[in-house]
Amino acid sequence: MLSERRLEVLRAIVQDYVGTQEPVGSKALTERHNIQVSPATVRNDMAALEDEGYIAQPHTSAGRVPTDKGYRLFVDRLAGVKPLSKPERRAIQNFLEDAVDLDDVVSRTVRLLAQLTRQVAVVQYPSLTRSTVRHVELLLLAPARLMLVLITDTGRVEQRMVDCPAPISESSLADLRARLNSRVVGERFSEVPRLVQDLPESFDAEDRGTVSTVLATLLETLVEETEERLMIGGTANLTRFVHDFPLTIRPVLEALEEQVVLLKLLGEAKEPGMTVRIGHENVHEGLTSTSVVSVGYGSGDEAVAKLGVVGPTRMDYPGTMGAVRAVARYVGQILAES
Amino acid sequence: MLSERRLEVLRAIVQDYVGTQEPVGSKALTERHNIQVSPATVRNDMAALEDEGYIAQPHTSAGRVPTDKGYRLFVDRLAGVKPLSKPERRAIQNFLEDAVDLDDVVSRTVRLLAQLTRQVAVVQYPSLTRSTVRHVELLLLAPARLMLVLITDTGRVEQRMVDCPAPISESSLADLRARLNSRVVGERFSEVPRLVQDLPESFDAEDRGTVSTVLATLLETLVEETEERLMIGGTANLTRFVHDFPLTIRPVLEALEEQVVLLKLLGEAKEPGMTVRIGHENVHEGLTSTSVVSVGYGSGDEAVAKLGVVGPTRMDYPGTMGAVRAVARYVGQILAES
DNA sequence: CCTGGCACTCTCGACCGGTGAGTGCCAGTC
DNA sequence: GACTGGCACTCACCGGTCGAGAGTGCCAGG
Repeated sequence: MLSERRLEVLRAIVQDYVGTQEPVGSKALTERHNIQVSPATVRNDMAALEDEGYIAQPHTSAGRVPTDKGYRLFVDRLAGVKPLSKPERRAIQNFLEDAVDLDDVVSRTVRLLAQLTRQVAVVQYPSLTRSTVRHVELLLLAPARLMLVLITDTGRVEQRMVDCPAPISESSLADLRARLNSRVVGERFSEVPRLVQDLPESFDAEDRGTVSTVLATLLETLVEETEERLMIGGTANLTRFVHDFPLTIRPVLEALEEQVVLLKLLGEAKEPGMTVRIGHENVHEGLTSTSVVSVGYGSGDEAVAKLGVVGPTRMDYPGTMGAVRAVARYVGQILAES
Repeated sequence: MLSERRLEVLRAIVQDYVGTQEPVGSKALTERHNIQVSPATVRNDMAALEDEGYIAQPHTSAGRVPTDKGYRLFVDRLAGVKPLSKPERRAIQNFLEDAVDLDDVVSRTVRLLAQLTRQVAVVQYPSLTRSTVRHVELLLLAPARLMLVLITDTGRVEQRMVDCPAPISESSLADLRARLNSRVVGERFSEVPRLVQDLPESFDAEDRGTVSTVLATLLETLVEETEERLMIGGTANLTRFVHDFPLTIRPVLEALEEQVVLLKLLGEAKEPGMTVRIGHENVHEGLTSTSVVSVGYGSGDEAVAKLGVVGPTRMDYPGTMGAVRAVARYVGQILAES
């Protein structure tokens, strides 16, 4: 077990390193932080911390740098979440309130998060799985061709073309529309398949095929769109750490373009509270030198999607976590209002 | 006026430089290309080309590098557009055909273009200005709150919340929906304001305010969404030119995140045919060391939007132009079918 | 007008020694 | 037993030097 002072030394190392981006030595530490022991003592502590794997030296006789394990300890036990200042919070709220639609909310959130944290921001569109149906619309485009529009309570809209096996009349369509909506509006997506199961039977034989086709497309849409979309921004911030560069930035950019990877990343985060994955805790190899801070957000109690930032392991964790949490809250509020 | 051989030398320089990314010298040129004169002669030609401003040396006694002006001449007079191979074309078509909706078409196009050119791809969503209305839907969410959904012939869907000044009945709403659609379906966006102008007058006094509000929101949507959205991809390709890098990549990433800049960039391109903007021809300062190849695409004869790629000035112009043109064509086809 | 030859320039990589930050260890002190 | 001061040691970094190589410009001759 590490003594109180050693933890203090680790905290100081993390803070200094995050600030300067340079390995930190024993002397500098005692000078910059009010540590009441001599450099020699700190050296002993550092040696101990190194034995335990919390810090490491890039090369013999250089300062120490925190390891992933060191950051982990820092985040878990040494650092709090730094709340944003009032003006910052007000700015967030104002900026988000001006959004005109869901796309705008998401895109503003991304920009905001990127700007606040000066890192790469990732925002997932509100999920459909936990959403409920607000309305299903059917439009006749041609005698045997129609468009299915699905509107969710989070304001998301999905559309699909449907080619019908047989022409359908406006009146039958109106009938279908009405019955469909009376059954599914307000229901969760996961409930829909069960609720519409027997619907084709109640139609005339001539329309039954079309009804089945429409329902099949609807169910398909529910499933397909469950695989979420997301928006990223602030990639220019990656260039701020020009140290180990091109080597690192390449795989990160590649990983960011693979939405699947990101979605998995966000998905892995445990539900309540914020998740911080540090360095090699991220399995994707492009992201092993980055940390991901993510959190769920939602219009009510439940999280409907997640957002977060991707940055170097040497990030300002308290600040980043504060920004992520604050943004998530305000986005939730905005969604709840609309 | 430059002699035939000097143009040939310029072409060779551009090709070699694009291939190797290194300044090309007189000796190497005569070896790699079947130029039937000696290096000394080529040197004289190079001196002439340099006087004219087509090439430059990074430092005294290094090889030559094409200038923006040199690339310009190359693109205008020396290079054709390299058509894609049959397998490539088939791959494009197959890949795009699997798209399920407009978002998917755009996102597939971006990925495709990025992969083919190994550069950053930019695809604009089909514009609404030239689009026609396919359907307007109105949904009553609460007594005095409704949702307006606008569906275009390009498959795009926009939604807006409308807060009504007074409650409106389902029947009045149905009436409005029917009249509205009968007037605007099939019409161009630009025509809509004129067509709905006198609509409020035909309603009862109690509903008139609501009708006006709905129409105002509709018109607003038409205007707002005229400012286009776009999707970019392949940013990881920026890291391929690690030479002069971190310096250059930063402003480029920043420019790419500013959609306004990109839209302006695409917008500047002259309508018919492909546009190539080289280096400083791009006014935005972040992009002065890049070239942009763009072209319009559309479902019919008219271009509804543009797409293109952003890469270093030292790009393979014929190949890039070929890929851009091919992709634009196939996307046009896909849009026409849906 | 083209060509071979020649002197010149300039970048690049290797090598080298001095400097300084930082370390580990040890003996001494509280 | 914990802390401290001192000391020898290790490297990364910086600046300068040097040789190699590639490329150029120019000139005289075919």
